[in-house]
Amino acid sequence: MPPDTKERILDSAELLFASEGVANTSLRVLTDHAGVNLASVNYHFQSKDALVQAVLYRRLNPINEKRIALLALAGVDLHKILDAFYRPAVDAVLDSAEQGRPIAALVGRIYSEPGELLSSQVRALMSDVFQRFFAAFQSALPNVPPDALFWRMHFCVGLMAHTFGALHLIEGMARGRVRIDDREEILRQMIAYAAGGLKADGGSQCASS
Amino acid sequence: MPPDTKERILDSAELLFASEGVANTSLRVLTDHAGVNLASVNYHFQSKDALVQAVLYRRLNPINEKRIALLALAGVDLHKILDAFYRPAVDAVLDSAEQGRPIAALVGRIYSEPGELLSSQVRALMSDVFQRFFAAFQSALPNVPPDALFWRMHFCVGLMAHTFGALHLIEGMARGRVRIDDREEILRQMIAYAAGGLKADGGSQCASS
DNA sequence: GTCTATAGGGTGATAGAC
DNA sequence: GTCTATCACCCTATAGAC
Repeated sequence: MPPDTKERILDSAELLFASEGVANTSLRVLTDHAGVNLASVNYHFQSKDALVQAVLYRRLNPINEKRIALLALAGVDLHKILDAFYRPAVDAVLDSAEQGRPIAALVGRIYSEPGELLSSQVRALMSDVFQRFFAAFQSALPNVPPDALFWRMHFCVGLMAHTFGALHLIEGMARGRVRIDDREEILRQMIAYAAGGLKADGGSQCASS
Repeated sequence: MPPDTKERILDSAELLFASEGVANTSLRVLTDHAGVNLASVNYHFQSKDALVQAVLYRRLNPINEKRIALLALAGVDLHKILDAFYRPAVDAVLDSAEQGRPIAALVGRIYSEPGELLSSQVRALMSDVFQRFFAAFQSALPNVPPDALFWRMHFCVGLMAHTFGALHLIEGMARGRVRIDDREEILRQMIAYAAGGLKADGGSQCASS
């Protein structure tokens, strides 16, 4: 009844890549942690690099598919569009934390890790998701110029990536002020802030000292 | 008049850590790039780890000191407070890019890199900066509850970190739509979005599907 | 499919001559 | 302060027995 070798490798890789980083995780430590033989990584996957891509594919593709499914139900309601974007990711991250295998840091780092971390398959779906949400935001916010909207969508991605990637840091600074395991609360905070940012006026000049 | 050995090591380390990542940069490649001897790293710094901290200290402390100086002039004007927070970082990142030694990715990753990347010295100043800006935002936004403000400040940090950490990715997706070398434009976009997010109403319930 | 053994090479750190 | 040489160890990937 324990999962098979291939899945155990994926599980351990996910955990260690998240906590130690990809480059700091050797295949020896990884296979020891998984309780499998060192050579099995190269048998089931071709290389460490391919393993990394398999780990990310398994996590990110379901998230992005759920985003597309939820977006189809959101209409032009800005909060629902944002919910469709954030909820699948927050669910995946907090579910994994509850199961003792936190992936927050891994998900938070996918945009900024050096090297070609993502397979073309994952990249293609992420690009598709970006295009769909861009169109949805345009419909919901017809007064925001496309160039400003492009920046703002990246800011929406960024606040989420940072929330996941620096979750331990945020938790440390909170000192009980906020709960990082309350997903509805986190979603409310992210959505409220992102909606305010997306709707903001002033993509031209103004401000600065 | 080339800079001395210690500085050349710092310069090369900064460049390679940014482009390849800390864990992927070996001291051999680093010292070859700097044109110095391998052993000089352990002479001038004690270890690779201490070198990492020295690299970050040199860049981050001036940024944080400028933030404090600008904040003192901002009063309770939200846009000026945000300008005080973002401008020193955007300046440092874009200056370095113009000089052919881009540090954006390095700065963008400091919050999410695994391991204890930052020295206690840098941590202390960053914590101080966070407290000061938190107080300033509270004065400028008396109606935002402290718990919501705590999240929102992290979102403000996150959109900046992601903008730097994923700058090459953003540039790739832009396809000429936006310019990533126009610092006043980037600052305008970041400040407008962050101001909208910070001011948003709805830290309680509402929204979601 | 799973194992052992090992090839072939890279790593951070240091001793000791200059 | 700077060099060479080297220690002691870790790494990914693979060949070949079972």
